[in-house]
Amino acid sequence: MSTQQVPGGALEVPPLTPGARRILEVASQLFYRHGIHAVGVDTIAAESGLTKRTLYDRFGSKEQLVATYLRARHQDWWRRMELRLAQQPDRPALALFDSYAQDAQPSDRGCAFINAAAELPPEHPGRQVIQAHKRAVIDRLTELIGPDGGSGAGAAAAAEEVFLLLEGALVHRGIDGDDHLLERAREAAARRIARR
Amino acid sequence: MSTQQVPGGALEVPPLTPGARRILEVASQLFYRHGIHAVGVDTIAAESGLTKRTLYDRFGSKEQLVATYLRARHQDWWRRMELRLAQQPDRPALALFDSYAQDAQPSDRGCAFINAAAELPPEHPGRQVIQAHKRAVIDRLTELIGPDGGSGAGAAAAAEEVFLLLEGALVHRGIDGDDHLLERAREAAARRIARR
DNA sequence: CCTCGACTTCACAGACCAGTGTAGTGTGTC
DNA sequence: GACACACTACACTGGTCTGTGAAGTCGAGG
Repeated sequence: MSTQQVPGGALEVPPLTPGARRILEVASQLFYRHGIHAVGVDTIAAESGLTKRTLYDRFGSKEQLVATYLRARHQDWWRRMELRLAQQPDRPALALFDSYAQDAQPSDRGCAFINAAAELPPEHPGRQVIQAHKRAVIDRLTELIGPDGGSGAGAAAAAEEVFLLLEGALVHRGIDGDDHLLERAREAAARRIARR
Repeated sequence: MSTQQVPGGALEVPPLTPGARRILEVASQLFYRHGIHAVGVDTIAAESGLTKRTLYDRFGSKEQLVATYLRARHQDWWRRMELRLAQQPDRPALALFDSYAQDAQPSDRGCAFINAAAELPPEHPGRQVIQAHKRAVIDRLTELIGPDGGSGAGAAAAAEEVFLLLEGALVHRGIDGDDHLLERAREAAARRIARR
């Protein structure tokens, strides 16, 4: 099978000590809300009630903390998506669409992966995580659209189009905080899937 | 008429002294390539061969310099787009699509406005510029798709879908540097426009 | 009892951040 | 000659950034 419950490799989060978990939780919220460059390690340590020393003992560098943040975010999201797919197995591609879209509330900062990609330099280890995440989403979408779980060429094309609509809508919501284009994207995606 | 050659208001760049122009040029390159947070005013001043004092005398703050950078970027792009539209007046919506897509080379950092949106806090003056830019693009696209320059409801919907495909493809190119999804988006957009 | 691991405390390095104050130069124009 | 204006030179403030070094606390498990 091509997808585990949570795809591994670049997207795996190693076991964490309780302190490290706490730091990661706080860092995740701050990174997402304010952006990665805008949040310093001092702030993360202070907000999590742990010391900067612990942060560096556990994660090695801010870079690695950021990469771990993205991996954890992927895992959380993937788990939620599979749950939703199991609960509403009809029109699964649209269920993924909804899951992706509702990963974030209307008033928030859009897609964490897209935002991170905009901030991180080309060599940053987090970039591989972002690429792996998006690849995993497209692949899953292709499976869901393809006839009986297979993946013909038509399914791949449809999946990519649906993915683009989704990404565009997510970005735009991050810009103007409006859900209107998200609804438009969903309609277009439904039409596209029905056509295939 | 609903669009001037270069839409004004939030998108207007005030007249600049020679030194200010030089600073803006250098700042534009650095902001685009490395991101806004990652580039300091000292660097901008040094690279442009002018002093930090001049930068602050001309622009007032880094915030305002950033906003001006985005305005200037919009104006450049808009001018290029209108030029392309004038040169290939058939299938104008796709011409805009191509112009938007080729605003950036394959190996670069994607859409400057999307990247900036991911970095800037909600209160930043640059955000208004970004919103105005995207609004201007959607409006122009609607005009181009609509029957004889008009803007029926169907044209608006088609324009939004084309816009979403475009944004999605642009974002994804910024993530994996691949043009493949851009071509896919163009095909889908062409199909969508033909249908209307 | 001893060791290990998680975590603390705190000082510190060295660079970089946005932004200002003051004084002065050169050029063009009324 | 007076004035405006673009720009320079440069020191300086107060703060933040990532990252480290060294010594020490505490509890669990052998």
